[in-house]
Amino acid sequence: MTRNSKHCRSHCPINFVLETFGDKWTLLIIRDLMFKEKRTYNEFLQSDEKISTNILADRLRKLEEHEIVTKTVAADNRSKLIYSLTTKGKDLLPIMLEITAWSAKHDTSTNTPDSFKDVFESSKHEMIAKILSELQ
Amino acid sequence: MTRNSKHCRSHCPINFVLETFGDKWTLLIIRDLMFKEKRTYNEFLQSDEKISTNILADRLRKLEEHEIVTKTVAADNRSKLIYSLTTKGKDLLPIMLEITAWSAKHDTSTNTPDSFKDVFESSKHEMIAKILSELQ
DNA sequence: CATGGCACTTGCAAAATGCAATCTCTTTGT
DNA sequence: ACAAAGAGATTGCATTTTGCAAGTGCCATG
Repeated sequence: MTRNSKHCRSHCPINFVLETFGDKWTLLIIRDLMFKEKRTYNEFLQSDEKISTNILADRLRKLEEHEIVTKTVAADNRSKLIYSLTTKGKDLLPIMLEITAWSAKHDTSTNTPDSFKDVFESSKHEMIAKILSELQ
Repeated sequence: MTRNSKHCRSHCPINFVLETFGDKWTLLIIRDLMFKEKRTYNEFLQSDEKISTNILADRLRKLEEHEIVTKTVAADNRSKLIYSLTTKGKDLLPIMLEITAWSAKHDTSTNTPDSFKDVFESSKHEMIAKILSELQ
C-alpha cells in the first residue's frame, strides 16, 4: 500500500507501517530474513508459526511491491529463488530489536535469551552494526 | 493473546507482539493515547483512519485484557470513561518512535515533521523521557 | 524419461472486518 | 419530573481475508 494508493487511510507514520505490516504474518517473514538466515519459500514455510502457502505467496508479492525484499534466481539452481532484504528492509532492524526488547520484558515465557536485554541496552549501536554486517 | 493461550503460535518475541498488535487498528489506539492526548471512546472514533465502533470496542477490550490500557470513570462525569496507558503500554514508546523514524525516511508523503529525525537521532533518550513525563 | 524438489495456484469453508442501525445508561436543561 | 443529548457500546448483515488441503508447472538429477 503506497501513499499514492486509493486505499491509504492517512499520512501518519504509524499508519504507514500498518498498511505494510499490519497483519499476523508479514513481520515473521522479515524476522526469518533478518535473524534466521532464511532465504527461500520452503524455508519460510517451515517456521514454527506454520504460515500457509497462499498467504506466504501473497505476502512475498506485497513485500516485493513495497521494495522491502527482492527476488533473485539462485546461482547454483535455476529453479530456486532467493529472497533478500533491500536497504529499506534492513532499515527495519531497530524496530525489530525494540520489539524484541519489549517482548523480552513483558512475555514471561519468551524464548529471547536473558543476555539480549543487557547487550541491547549497553551497546545498541554495536549490535545493529554487527547484524547488518552479517546480512552482507 | 497471552503465552498461556491455546492460540499462541510460538514463543518468539516478534510473534508475541503480532499476537497483540498484529492487526490494522490496535496500534492506532496506542498512537492516539501516546501522542495525541486522546483518552475517550469518541475521541478514538474521530481519528483520520475512521475506525468503526464495533472494532474499537473489541480492541479496547483486548488491550485491557493484555494490561496495556486501563479504564477508569472520569472524575467530572460518571458516564465518561478514561482510557490510559499502563507502564507496559508506555514501554511501547521506543517501538513507536522507531516506527515513526522508519516511515519518515521511507514514506515520501509522511506528515512527520523534518525536525523529528534530527531530534530523534541526536537525543533519543531525552525525547523518550520528555514524552513519558507528559504522559504523567 | 521418471522422480522429486521448489514455487506457487486454486477451491472452498471459516473467521474477521466494515458499515449502519439500535440500545442503555448518565447527564443536562427546563 | 421529563425530554433531549452525549457516551459507550451491541447487533445484524454483507464483504473481505484467512486457513487448510489439494493440485499445477517448471527445472534438476539419476
